[in-house]
Amino acid sequence: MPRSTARAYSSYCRNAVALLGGMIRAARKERKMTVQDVADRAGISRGLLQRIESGNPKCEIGAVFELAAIVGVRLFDADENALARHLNQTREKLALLPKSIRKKPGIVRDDF
Amino acid sequence: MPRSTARAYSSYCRNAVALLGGMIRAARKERKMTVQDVADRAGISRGLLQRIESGNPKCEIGAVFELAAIVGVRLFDADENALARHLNQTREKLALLPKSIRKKPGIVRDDF
DNA sequence: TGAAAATGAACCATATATAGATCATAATAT
DNA sequence: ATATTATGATCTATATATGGTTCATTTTCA
Repeated sequence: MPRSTARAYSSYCRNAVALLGGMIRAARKERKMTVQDVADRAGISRGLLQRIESGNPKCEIGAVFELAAIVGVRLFDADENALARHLNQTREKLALLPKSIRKKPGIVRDDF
Repeated sequence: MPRSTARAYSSYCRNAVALLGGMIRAARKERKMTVQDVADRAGISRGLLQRIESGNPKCEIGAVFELAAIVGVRLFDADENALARHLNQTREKLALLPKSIRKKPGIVRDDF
């Protein structure tokens, strides 16, 4: 079945993607690394790297984060260890939260 | 031509993706939102949302960041305005950096 | 306790992101 | 200035992520 339509992105989302891409590009240049070099290291194509750096939202988050790691851009302002710790905290937090959310039956809100 | 192989991800990358997914799931539950509700709002399928929340790196970064925005997870610890400001700073920084990076001819480093 | 609902997995078809190539242009360094 | 190289676009074929479904399980609430 044909998929509905192209995705829409909020400005917050677009800005965040563009910011991350820009930070990657800046970090790569500061480290004097070539587009091709970095792409090779990340195991992705030069074209994909360019789309990512230019802020294209239609890219694998895995590829983007991998690039960030390679050029030294810290996600969540956290290094490897802090990241792992934070991840565990989030897991603990999740263990306490309800397994499933039950909608209030009152709110029918059958948006027509 | 057949593409080389499946992508490999560093642990830093996998942790970061998992952390973001977990934060989204936690935030969604804290706001008592259903998987289906959030997926609808983001304009994505329930399945994709689940993959994102469970830390699958093979998802559009645009979809992930959109979800983060919807459930209120702050990327870069920044709200809309701070994000835009930071984005401009990065653009200015990039304007100063060299347009292209020239590799040192000395370093052949033909990793064999 | 039972019934309804949410979740999570698995599946398939298809829209689409990606790799790989080529080309034109711009930028660097000699 | 000139030669070399990096960059950025564009194009095509293909691998693959996604939407939509179904099913089993778990969870919540009356």
